[in-house]
Amino acid sequence: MYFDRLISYLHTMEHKFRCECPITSALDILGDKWILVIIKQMLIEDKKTFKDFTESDEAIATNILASKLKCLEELGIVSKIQLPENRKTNLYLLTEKGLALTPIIVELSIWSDENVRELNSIMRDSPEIAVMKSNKNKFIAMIQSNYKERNSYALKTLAND
Amino acid sequence: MYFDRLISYLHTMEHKFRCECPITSALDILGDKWILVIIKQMLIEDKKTFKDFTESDEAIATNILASKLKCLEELGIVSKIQLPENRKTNLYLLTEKGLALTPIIVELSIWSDENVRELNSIMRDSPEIAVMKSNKNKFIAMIQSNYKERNSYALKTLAND
DNA sequence: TCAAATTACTTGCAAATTGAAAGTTATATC
DNA sequence: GATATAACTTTCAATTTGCAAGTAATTTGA
Repeated sequence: MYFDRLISYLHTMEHKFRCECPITSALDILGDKWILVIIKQMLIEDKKTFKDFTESDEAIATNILASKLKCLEELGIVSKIQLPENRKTNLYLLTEKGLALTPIIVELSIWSDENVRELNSIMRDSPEIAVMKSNKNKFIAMIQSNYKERNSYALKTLAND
Repeated sequence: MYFDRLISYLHTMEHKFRCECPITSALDILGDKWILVIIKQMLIEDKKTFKDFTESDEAIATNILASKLKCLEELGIVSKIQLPENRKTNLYLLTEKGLALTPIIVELSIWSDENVRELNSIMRDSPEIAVMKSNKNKFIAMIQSNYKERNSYALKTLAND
């Protein structure tokens, strides 16, 4: 039947969920090696262009990066935009849905500092972990407002569509 | 050289970390389709035997389950024990390191409730999400103490080794 | 007490995913 | 106009995932 093809074309790609569980459904999206690393790079390492991501410590392959960014865009976690003054460079920015992942990133940091450090001899020290623990909510709000501030120009462009 | 073999035998299996970043290192352990699902099943669905896990909604394959449980044990996130009264059944219990993942599970629930529900039409309602949001710390403590209470007998056995 | 059932796996193989390297296209810079 | 840069795509090999079937060690029930 043509219907199936048509529908799958309109949706571009439907996400597959394993079951009714909210936690498992979150992991159907976030549960892989790269998705949250990319979110972290945007949120706290100020990466926003395709090139930025390829130059990171984690050294993601370009084909994987392209497929993950496409997936994040389709899910509404990231928006892809172009500034009028540069038609070569694309910007990938976190949406509100993406920014709402900050608490998860913060909890991963804390757990890692306390439980993974002993397993990874090269892990770097993060002095901000103490601040993070002393007032989580404030720290989360700070990360999010910093993100919005440093991308305010591009985010404005995004709003005018 | 024999040395390489000997060393890898003593460690059973070293975990590979991509870089110095604490968040990426956490994801080197937790960033896959199954690990956090298994933790969730132990923490809030009271699963503890190999059979319990195979009967869950997520329907994990037995070979994958065996390999993930082995990995979790090697990382010190889960302990495998046997009660003296049943030599057939093994119990898999969360260690303190595993219980410390509770905040991550809670944040995944909240993000999912607010951002994934719209994408997964079959996702179940979780009335406890409201309670969770109103007092996260209390909710986390409750999940952890419930876990310890209902497994207190087996955890005692574990302590006597 | 011994055959059937149960638990905890392991094995073999096919399918899907990941990743390294090289190639392509469109823009920007010199 | 030539070179460089950004953002991909393609190809193919390697790794991982997953289904299905098989095995070994208890435990249960007649």
